[in-house]
Amino acid sequence: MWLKSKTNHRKTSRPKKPPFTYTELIEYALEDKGELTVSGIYQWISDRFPYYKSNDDRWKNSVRHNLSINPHFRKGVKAPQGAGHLWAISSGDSAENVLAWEHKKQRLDLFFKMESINRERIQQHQQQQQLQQHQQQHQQHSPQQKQHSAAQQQHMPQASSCMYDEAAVAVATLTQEMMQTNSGGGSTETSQQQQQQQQHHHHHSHQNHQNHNQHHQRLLPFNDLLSDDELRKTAGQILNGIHREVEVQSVNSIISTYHDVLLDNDYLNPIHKDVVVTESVLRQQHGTNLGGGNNNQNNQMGGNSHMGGGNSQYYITEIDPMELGIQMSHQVEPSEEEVLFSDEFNLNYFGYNPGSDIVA
DNA sequence: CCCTAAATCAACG
DNA sequence: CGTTGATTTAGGG
Repeated sequence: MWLKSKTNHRKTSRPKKPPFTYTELIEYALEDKGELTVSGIYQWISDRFPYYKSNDDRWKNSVRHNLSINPHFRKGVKAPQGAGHLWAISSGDSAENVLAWEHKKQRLDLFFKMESINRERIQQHQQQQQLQQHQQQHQQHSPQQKQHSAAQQQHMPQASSCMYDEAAVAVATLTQEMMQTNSGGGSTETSQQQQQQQQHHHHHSHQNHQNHNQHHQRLLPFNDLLSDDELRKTAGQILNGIHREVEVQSVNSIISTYHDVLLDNDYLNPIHKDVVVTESVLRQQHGTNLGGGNNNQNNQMGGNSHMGGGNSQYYITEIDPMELGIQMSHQVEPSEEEVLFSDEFNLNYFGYNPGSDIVA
């Protein structure tokens, strides 16, 4: 089994451009510091976003341009020392924009949160690499037998254990509805905002899914999937090659705070599991119908997915492939710079079709 | 395809 | 540094 990264990354890939507009970056800076000179803004930005560390100064021009253009920023008094004026957020718009700001702030927080998670993942990954290399040196391993320790990797802790029981991990996979704790009204608000983002960024129809969040009652996805035992069995079959024509998609789960969402490649726009499943036709109703919102009774992913060749079964997993001990195709150690904004680890990883070289 | 927002380029004080 | 205009680019409808 192998996984192919969706994006080929070039060796020379520089830090990725952060998903924020100049307006947002400036906003963050000013909101954080209150007042800043232009060069102060440069500093603030380049301090936390490696992308803007380059010698290329074009972006500075854009920042200045933005300050002038956007009425949201106001020019204050002349700066104490030398250059230019102090800039601040225009105070006239704290009225309704508070919500907008909250939302933006969340985005920023989430961004850095994900960034740190990626760091951890990469560390893990590298550890595993070393481990495996070490092991391979000292023992010949018969491909037939895999150890089936009943490791319960249920809620995937932080960065600690690296499990090689593929089946177990794959099992841990789907279906684990993440905890269903309902944390107050704040959470609801969050969900709504996220859904708005979805609409913005996703190309499909969402009307069907809109109300999923409303029912907090156990309507979390995957309730109706296989039992644990069945899953274990099935996953084992998949991984042992008994099941063919299966695609496994990994969807990184977001941390506990955001228990009700999944992340796909766009972690700033979390997607509800239901949406992921339904929209990618992972589970298709036998009877074509998918309206009515919450009637997913069929577990067995009978869906004939449109992707890849013909009708392949489709599983969705929250487990990062790396944690399965699965090698990625490129095998390149990302540089430290690359760590930050590489999309390498936020993406969907597509396995695998024994015979054919289907690409994602 | 057109439309908009954002990014980029560029000139000037 | 700060303004301004022109041009290009990215995405969505």
